[in-house]
Amino acid sequence: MSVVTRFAPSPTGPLHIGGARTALFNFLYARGRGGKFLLRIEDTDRERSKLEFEREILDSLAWLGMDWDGEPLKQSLRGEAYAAAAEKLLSTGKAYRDYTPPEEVEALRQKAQEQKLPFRFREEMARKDPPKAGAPFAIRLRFPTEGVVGFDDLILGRIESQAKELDDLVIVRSGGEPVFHLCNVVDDVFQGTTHVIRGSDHQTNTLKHVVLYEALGASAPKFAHIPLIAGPDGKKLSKRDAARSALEYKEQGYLPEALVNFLARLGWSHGDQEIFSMAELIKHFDLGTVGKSMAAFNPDKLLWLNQTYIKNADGKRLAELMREHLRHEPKIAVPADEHLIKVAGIQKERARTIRELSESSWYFFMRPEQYEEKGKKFLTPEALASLGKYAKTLKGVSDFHAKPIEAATQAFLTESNLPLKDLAQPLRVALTGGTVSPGIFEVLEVLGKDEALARIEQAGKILG
RNA sequence: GACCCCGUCGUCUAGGCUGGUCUAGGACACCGGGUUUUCAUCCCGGUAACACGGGUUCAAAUCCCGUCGGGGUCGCCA
Repeated sequence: MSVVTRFAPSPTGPLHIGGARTALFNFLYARGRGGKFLLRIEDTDRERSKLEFEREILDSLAWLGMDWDGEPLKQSLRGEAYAAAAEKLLSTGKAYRDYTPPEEVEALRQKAQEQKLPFRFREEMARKDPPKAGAPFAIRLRFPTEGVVGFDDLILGRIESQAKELDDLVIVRSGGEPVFHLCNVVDDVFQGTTHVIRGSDHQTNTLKHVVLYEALGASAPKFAHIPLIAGPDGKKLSKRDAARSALEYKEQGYLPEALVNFLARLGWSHGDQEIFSMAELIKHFDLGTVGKSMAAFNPDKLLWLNQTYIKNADGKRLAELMREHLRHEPKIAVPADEHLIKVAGIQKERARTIRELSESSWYFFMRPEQYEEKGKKFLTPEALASLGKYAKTLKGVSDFHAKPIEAATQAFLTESNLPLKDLAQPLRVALTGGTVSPGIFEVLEVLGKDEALARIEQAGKILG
């Protein structure tokens, strides 16, 4: 039997970090086994479901490199299937009509809680006859009262509970609307899902779902509950710990493969390997090697991974990403591709995000108008004098590339009996306005002869 | 509170099923050193963990029980 997994978000918000990981595990598991990875939009909550969220979720998955098979199944269009399933359950006696008003159930529950007694709604408590013709009723699935219900979780192992711990599940509300549990199970049967991989917050739901599968006469898929993600402090993950939306990471300058790599390693590992391409993840990922305990979200590691990917990324791609970022900086006239690619090439090993890469490269796009305080210290009268002489050397370099510039500089240094340090740092300040930059010869090459000379001259005028 | 799940460095984890090879390995972060024109990269080194208590055994991170801690769920939400 070939593997079918699915990711079933409800479009009531953007794709958050936990959802992205759940999607990823489903994706990797299916792709690694030549199976199908399906999507299902659980939009039965008409109030909270928004089309824009649905689109954002799909965009996020696409950005992260998870392609899905076929068209997403939308639950809002599947009303008939749910009604038919409920009808079947009723006619086979697996479910019953309950005329108990919701408020009444709630009151009973309240009372039980006050008395610290467990509350389970079972058939004998239900009002099974209509108080009047046409009265609203909910449909409840009859649960076993003794024995155990359970399933073999692919990650957690055997999970079971006493049947008496569960109550008769409402599968259709008194308004006639099916609830999540029914839709979820009916659709997994319909889509042929073989493996349900979801967060462990669904663990108790799954106990209910196995009863529902059986009642429907369907065989249950295999289940795998992945541990939830904790915040950096080990406590519950809150909005301030991680971005609410996967796309927010894109805006912050993260590369999708870094986020994917990070998410995969959160709760899963393959020996000592840290860096995985999507292809490697697909090849090695398995549910048996997913950990059972919660994993804390560690922003530092994400940053490190992102830096690693940026460092190894191709300059052309980085240039494109920088261009996108720089679009939000109206003051900066973004240079031509060729120039931007060079900048990316020499800057990429000192940036952890595309944002950092863009921001720390500003002096390649505009001439510094002032100098950092700690940079000014280097521009002593002697240093400025040396720079003035050095400018003549630079002017004479016909092939203005790092290597020839370096050679000419060495000659100049020998002649003037100066250590490189005494020239490089003042030069860096004059060129970039600060004390931090890539190698000075690369900077000279990228700026170009004319601009470099102009900046040296400007420094002499301002500080001389 | 009840039910279910989990518990190795600060963090992500290897090892646990098939006890000895674990004086517990790797990675991030942190600290120190080296390379270097600055920063970064890179290289080398260091600090740091089997939650606790019992048991089983010649031997336990590994198996069992308990305690404590963390999480999830207890909706006519999804």
